[in-house]
Amino acid sequence: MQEKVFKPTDAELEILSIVWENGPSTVKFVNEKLNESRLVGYTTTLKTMQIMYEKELLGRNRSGRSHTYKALRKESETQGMILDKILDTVFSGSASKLVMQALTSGKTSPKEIEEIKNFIEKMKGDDDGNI
Amino acid sequence: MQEKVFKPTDAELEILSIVWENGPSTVKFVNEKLNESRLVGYTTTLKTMQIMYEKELLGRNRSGRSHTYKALRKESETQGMILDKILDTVFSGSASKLVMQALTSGKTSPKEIEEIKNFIEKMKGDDDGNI
DNA sequence: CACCACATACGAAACCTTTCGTAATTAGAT
DNA sequence: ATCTAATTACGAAAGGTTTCGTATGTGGTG
Repeated sequence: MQEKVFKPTDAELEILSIVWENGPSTVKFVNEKLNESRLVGYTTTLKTMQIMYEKELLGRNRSGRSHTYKALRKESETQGMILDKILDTVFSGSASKLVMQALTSGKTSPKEIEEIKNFIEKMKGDDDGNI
Repeated sequence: MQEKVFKPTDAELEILSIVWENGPSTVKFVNEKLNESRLVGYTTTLKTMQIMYEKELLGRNRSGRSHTYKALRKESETQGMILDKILDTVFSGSASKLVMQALTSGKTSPKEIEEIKNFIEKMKGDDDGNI
């Protein structure tokens, strides 16, 4: 039962993605990455990352005259939290509905479907052992 | 390529859930339902539903002195849009990662896992026909 | 050490969401 | 017709997010 649900905003999520993918990064680097997909001013990115530091979404330390920021939570942990919230608020807690909706969107390749199937087979095996 | 991504806010999603589950509803009804889980003033609910009407999330028509509101989009359509966004922004487009994360959270019952497995089997069959 | 380039810090504007108080409207009862 | 209770409409405050301009600080170079 977490008291305060951890919930990055959209802008924060964009930055987290970059840091997760590229590892500890400077504001300059993150801002350049952001600008590959949309226009954002440098100080905008800086400010957002400073806020994320205050919120403890990012850690940082000086290196020379600048800061290097790193994600304080693992990508999978954050993904899990976000998905749990969606599960509750959008799918009334039904994971099967969520999964089926995800698979129905048509954005899943046959290869991915195969991966998922294998994953489920493995999972069922684990469960059987525990029942 | 949708120009303007449709994205209900949290409060709007709460209301949509109620209307999806119960069908066309008055403000009074929705507000009572909301108050089963948290305290919300009547005019707060009213205002939110009026905004949703302007945004074309809800349709409405007078019945007597009050309005009856109905959802203008199907639940599944909205769920799909929300999930697509999460897929892109949180899972870099990898549906398999998303699905596995959903299944790993531990909130999926064995019965649901069975349902999902059957669904995938069926899906694979459909695909094979198309390849 | 003075300068320049770069980086951070600060503050505020613009915008959105959520909330609710108050005013106006309406339908039905007396 | 008038009053009352229910309902809608309106406006604005409070809080959060995103944006960026300007000020301040810092480290290396001449």
